[in-house]
Amino acid sequence: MRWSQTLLPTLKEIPAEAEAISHILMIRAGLIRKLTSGVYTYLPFGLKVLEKVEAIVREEMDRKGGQELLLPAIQPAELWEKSGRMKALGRDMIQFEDRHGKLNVLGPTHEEVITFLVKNEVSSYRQLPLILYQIQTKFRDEARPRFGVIRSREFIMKDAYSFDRDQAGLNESYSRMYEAYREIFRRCGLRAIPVEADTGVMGGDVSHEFMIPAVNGEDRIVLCEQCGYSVSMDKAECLSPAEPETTDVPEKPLQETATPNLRSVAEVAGFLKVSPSELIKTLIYVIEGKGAAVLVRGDHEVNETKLSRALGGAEVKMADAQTIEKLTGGPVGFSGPVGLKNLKIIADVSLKGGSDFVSGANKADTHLLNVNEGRDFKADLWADLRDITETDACPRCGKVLNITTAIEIGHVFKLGTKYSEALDARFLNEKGENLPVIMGCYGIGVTRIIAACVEQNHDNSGIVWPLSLSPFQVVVLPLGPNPELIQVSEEVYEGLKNVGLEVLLDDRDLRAGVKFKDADLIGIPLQVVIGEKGLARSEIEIKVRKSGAKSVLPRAGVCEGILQLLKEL
RNA sequence: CGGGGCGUGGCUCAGUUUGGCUAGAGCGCUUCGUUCGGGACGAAGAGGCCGGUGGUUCAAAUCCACUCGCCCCGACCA
Repeated sequence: MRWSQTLLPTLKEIPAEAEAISHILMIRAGLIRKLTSGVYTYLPFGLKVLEKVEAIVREEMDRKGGQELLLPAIQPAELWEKSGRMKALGRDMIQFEDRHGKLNVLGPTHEEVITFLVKNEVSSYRQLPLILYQIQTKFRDEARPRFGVIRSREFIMKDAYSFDRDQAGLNESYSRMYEAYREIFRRCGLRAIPVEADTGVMGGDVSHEFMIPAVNGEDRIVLCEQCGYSVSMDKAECLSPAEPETTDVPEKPLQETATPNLRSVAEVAGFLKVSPSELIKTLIYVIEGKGAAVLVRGDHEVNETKLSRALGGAEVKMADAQTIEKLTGGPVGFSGPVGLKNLKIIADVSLKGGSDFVSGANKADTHLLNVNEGRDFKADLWADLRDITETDACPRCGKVLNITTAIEIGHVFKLGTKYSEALDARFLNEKGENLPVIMGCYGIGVTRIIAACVEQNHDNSGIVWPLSLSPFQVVVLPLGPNPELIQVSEEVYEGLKNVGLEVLLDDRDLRAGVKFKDADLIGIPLQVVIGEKGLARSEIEIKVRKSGAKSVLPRAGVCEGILQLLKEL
């Protein structure tokens, strides 16, 4: 392809709208342009990369026995009513009424639609197992689109669904997809870490996320370098402290103390000269419409996913200031577990390890000293409710943990029968029993892979594509208007195309510096530099984008030399 | 949805505090010339009713009200 005839608008300056490095570079390198918040156009080069990713995904899915199909983006809302997810996902779905007044949604995901299909088309165990997948645009009206293509409202996803007769079959399908995912990400040049994950609104019991460590990640993952334990924050087990040896009745009496205008843990701990870990942080929640007090140590944070799970998946929401005052009798910042009426008390297990805590008194400007569970209040439920921290020990091997931010690029779930039961997708087994199909679902954020790849593969000059995703394998840079040089560049360009390479010729009438900067920015792995200096010696210079390493090839054997260099990349 | 910030040629920004002639710069773009190995130089151009609406005023990019859009932090998140 000739640069002069391509829509590849590179930018010198950092666009004001972008913050994340991948977002900045994708705009600067002419891959994407924003239409409106969270909605992007893919320019020709962006599309080329997208197609590379899709090709890899298709190959690996097909290799594992997946069959590609294409499901509709428009879906009747009633299907979502049946699965029970209309409420859970309602506000994230783009909804519209058609001319008949029927409510539809633009698909944010496709469990409902595929289950509907399978319900109608599959009725015998002989048709199972089945893995179906598609690559398609998804629509999610995100509360806050962010980081360009990393969190957008319209994006391309590969979603696969497995259908099995029994749990063993599901396990087999799941591990196949798991393996396919590892291979896909490896081929995309990504270091992806599989972590045990929460299943969220998808449902099911087992789930893994594939995470790319990145500064602009929105998720946090927990890694143990000793034993390899890797898990999402929402799923990381915090070890319970040892129960105190003695169960003596605490002796120090409960005591009120004035803490004027001191609300936060840091303020109170500082004022009373105690460590934050000696405080009980009391957060008032509304759980399924009822008030509850959630207790964690002052130096810990509540993890709402864990909280919800401890309550059997209940909807949990922090109470607002007014509600807190109504439920506890005290203002925000002075809540405590002592003397609460009609509030369920849910306590984090780490509180079992201490005694004589400080807590709010449910009264303005007042805290309590020497608070003890059992004597001063009674917890209705003990559970692991908090975020794990780097000071916690690995729950598997007891060694040091690492917490890092990451981008989620894939997620696999063992769904079980959640959707097949709700939508009545059943089959007859060999004994004539009528059973719900056992399902799994497997998603890859195809467009997100591109951003994650840039996030992981760039330097100060621009993008550094892995060969597998690069829009072109080679870029040819003629330096200057010398006719002989142009002639040679054309020959090299044609020669490289003839040996089957994807090559970009920078035939623009621009100075060398501009071409070098642009070539570095767009990140094609090999640069072929054709200048008068080298030509005088019948040599052509090659630069490897990633390492910056330069080498020369004899003019006569450039194509072979370049093929060789590409193999070594 | 809560908090903060920003909207001025295609891009990055100045000008707004303290209203005042014809609204600026750099980059990019067009034409001509000189140049040509890491974002060249000179000359001549094109391109903006300053996000929108309403108001205050002799006079509004600038002040006021409303509104739309975008970004960041948080909440939420498959």
